[in-house]
Amino acid sequence: MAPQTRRMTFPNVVIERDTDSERSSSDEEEEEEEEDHEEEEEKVVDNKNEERMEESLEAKKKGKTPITISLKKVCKVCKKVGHEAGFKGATYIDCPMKPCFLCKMPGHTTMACPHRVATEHGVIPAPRRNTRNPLEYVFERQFRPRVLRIKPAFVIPDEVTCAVIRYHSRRITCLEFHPTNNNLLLSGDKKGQVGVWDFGKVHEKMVYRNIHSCIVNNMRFNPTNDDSVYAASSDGTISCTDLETGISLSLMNLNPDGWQGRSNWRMLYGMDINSEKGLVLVADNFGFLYLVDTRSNNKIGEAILIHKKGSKVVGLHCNPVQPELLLSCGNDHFARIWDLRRMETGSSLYDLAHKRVVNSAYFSPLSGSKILTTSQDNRLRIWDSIFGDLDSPSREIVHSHDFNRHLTPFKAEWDPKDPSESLAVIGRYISENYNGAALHPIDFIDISTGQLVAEVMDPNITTITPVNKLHPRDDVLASGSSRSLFIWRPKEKSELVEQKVERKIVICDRAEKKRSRKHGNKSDDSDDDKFTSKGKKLKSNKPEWKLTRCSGKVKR
DNA sequence: AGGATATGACTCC
DNA sequence: TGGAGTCCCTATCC
Repeated sequence: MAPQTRRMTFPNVVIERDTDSERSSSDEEEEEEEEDHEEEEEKVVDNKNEERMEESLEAKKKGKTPITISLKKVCKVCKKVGHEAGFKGATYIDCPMKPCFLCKMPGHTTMACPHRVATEHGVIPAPRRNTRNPLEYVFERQFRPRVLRIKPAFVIPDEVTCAVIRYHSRRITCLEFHPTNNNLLLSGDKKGQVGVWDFGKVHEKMVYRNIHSCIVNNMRFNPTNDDSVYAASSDGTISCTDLETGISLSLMNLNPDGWQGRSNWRMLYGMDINSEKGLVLVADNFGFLYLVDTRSNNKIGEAILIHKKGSKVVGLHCNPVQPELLLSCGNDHFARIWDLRRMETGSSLYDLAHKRVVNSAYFSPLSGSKILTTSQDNRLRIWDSIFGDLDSPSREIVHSHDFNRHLTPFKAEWDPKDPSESLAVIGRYISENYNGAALHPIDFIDISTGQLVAEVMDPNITTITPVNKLHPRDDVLASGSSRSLFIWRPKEKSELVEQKVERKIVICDRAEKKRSRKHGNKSDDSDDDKFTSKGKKLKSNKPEWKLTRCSGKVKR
């Protein structure tokens, strides 16, 4: 083929310029100096553009399409010209064409959202009701005494220290404090591994790698044996692991025939223990509930459809006071209250409607009489009394905890120590500009008023922290953020750990691997091969074991 | 430094 | 009902 010159084939280029006043800050600086010449230059550009337009028209006649290079600002969100969305430094600029990212209402951006500006996040107050029924009478007599009538002031430290540890190789999905050992934290991850960390003796950690083959969705300690823990996983099994020996047994396997395709693979999500009845309750991704006897480890009866068929049941919670009451929630936008003595499809006592997927639903930890739910519509919902009117929540609190498919779902968790049952903790999705850093704090919310009581953050921690749990006895908050675990405590109370962590402690698993290879043992640390959906092999993650320490602020 | 990639819910047809 | 296409602040790896 005869060679062609570029001149002959290269299409004409049309350059479009933004003519309005919106320019980036760096442009502005440069342009201020050149202001005098600007008008003149634009004329030149216009003339040139005209010439090019003529040329391009000519090219069109000849059948060549001109390439248009636009120097106008194009919004990467809505693709429209004239504005831009995205981070400007540590502040995120919203696309004005989209509804508010926080409250989801049109007409304003997240920055101007009244729920963001208010010190009290948006609250829809409880309507005054005067409908007394017999159940409510029972509640007043039996349960109300358990809840403190006068709410004590929350004691919020000014500063916290945060121990950061990283030994999971995938993102953290759940956390659980040991019921009696105050310094023991369990963590589950997306890969199926379970970590045990003694944060009192920072160097003591253990990672169990062979319990599950994928996501650990929920863990609960065995109420009759502190050393054993149950876990429900997306591999379709419930495990019971002895933390002393590391020996794990499988109570139930929903996929005994292995992989039979996506539509047949059953995954376990919600799980809770009913100690009174000696039951493990689990629910799957098809809407079914399973009951397992903890003494015989046998499944009891048939699975019961408790949520929309084919939808994921992500949360189960047994009432701490009334053992026959069960709360479930899932992807069918409902949280449901059940009587365990009468578990049949469609026999729920109440269906609590939500606008989106319900990530979690919990009874209050002491009286069991309140319900707190987290929904993907960016709202926390509170029902003040399960014996009152459950038709609508007592309060809705607007809070940014949008689900993003690459994050573990956010769940608002009660403070089990708060006698007034009004403090909850939840990570925040949306970032805030804190002295030039975009941070995602962990919010403490007074769910009786909707007030943001405290925001905990650390300039060194820039990741989102969707998994949080408050210690049942101590002033400790445990968090899971991506692959890292944090232990937050008030600054004055952390001497124990502080002295040990003056310097960064780095112990590398690779050293262990090397040693075990030298001794001829096949290391159990070796990562399983991972493949993409297209069959491409992924490189395994480098194991790390790292602990750092930093000081965080508490903003009120 | 930036592209690839893990991958869930929802809407539309 | 199911498959394709879309989606606003990810985190990590190379």
